[in-house]
Amino acid sequence: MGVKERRAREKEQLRQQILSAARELFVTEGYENVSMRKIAAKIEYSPTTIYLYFKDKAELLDSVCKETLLNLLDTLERLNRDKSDPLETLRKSGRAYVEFGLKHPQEYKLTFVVRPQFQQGLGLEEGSVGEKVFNYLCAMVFECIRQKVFRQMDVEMTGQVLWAAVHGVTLLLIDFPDFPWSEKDALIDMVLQTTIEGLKG
Amino acid sequence: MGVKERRAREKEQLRQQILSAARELFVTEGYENVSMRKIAAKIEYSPTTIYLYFKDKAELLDSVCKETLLNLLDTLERLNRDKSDPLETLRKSGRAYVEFGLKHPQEYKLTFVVRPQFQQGLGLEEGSVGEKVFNYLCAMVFECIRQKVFRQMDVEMTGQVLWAAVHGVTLLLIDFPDFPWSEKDALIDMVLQTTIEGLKG
DNA sequence: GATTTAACTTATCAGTGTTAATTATACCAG
DNA sequence: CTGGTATAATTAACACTGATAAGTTAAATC
Repeated sequence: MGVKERRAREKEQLRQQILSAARELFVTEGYENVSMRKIAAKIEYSPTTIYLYFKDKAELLDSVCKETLLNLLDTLERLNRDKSDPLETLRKSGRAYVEFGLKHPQEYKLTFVVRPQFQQGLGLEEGSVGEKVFNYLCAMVFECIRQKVFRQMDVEMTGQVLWAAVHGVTLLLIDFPDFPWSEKDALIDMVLQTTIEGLKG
Repeated sequence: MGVKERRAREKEQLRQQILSAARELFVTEGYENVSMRKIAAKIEYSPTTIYLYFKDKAELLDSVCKETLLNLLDTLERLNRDKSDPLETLRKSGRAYVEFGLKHPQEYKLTFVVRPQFQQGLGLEEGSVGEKVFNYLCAMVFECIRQKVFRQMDVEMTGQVLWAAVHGVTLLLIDFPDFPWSEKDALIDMVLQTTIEGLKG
């Protein structure tokens, strides 16, 4: 019964082909400027074939974003966490988050800006990869509190404060590249430093 | 020679009519889902008439955003600033900023998210209203430093840190309404409190 | 070898931003 | 009041868009 499996494999392969063509185009041209026809041309299939694999353009975006979130989560989890210095770990994670956004600005915007615009606020629902990213942040906050580097406070809310900080600076730097920002690295450091300082016990 | 003036007045009137129809539709339906034809239908003119008043759809968005920024600036400037308590003034301004965003979520997104997507990063150029909003923030930071409530530091960079914080929390709350945020007011307060605490001398 | 099933394409629809050509309107000089 | 002119607004059209239904081809099963 290897036939069905082979067919399934082939199907999955085309699915991936569509997906990576879509991401490449979304990133280089912007979601708005990419048509189903362009994606189809890139993989040399007819436009309607895509609809056999994805419900519509939004679902295509959805899948691309899911991959991005997986990448982000992976980037964060790869950081060698030093349990004995939770503050430094948190700082490094914050930096990694922002740098991920700046390294893949289009993907970051697709995930955290474009997607919620086209599907009302999805991407962080229970069990989602987005939620896992947030939980990762919270885990580090928890560790800082446990070791009394941070004062006693609501872990979730603190995670949200941190998230707001890194999300804010990331988007500003991406969206307004011509604004006379202070030196980029110094700014990111200051955002993290300020937030961390403000959370200390 | 009152004819020319009247004609100019009428022209300006129609321009405003187009603009307010556009904003209303942008806000209720979202920029993407509003067509020039819909705007035209709303004001009962032919679609192409709009092009006599605005170069294209992006310029229409541009003008709507400029108005939004003026509103935001006005909202901030109306706050009665208490020179003797620059910290409280700063906190109040921060709150006002976030609340403006939450009160007009679509307008906020149009201005700070959609526009930079359709025109690369415009809106904060020299002399723009956007820049004035940022300068307003900086002026308050400067006052806090001058009165030695904040430690000595780069005013611009500090302003950017503050902006990142309020921008971040505003967008998160708007874009992911279904996420289990902590109580909204408490979260905003904590963002402001944390940032301010982190900047103190 | 016939039949079922899956994969893919063609043709088409209603709607998009935008431009060029055209018509209608309001003004002014004689 | 008339004829001409400038300006405002419209009609028609173009090259696209996302999406669907119907049709076609190729492969696998019996």
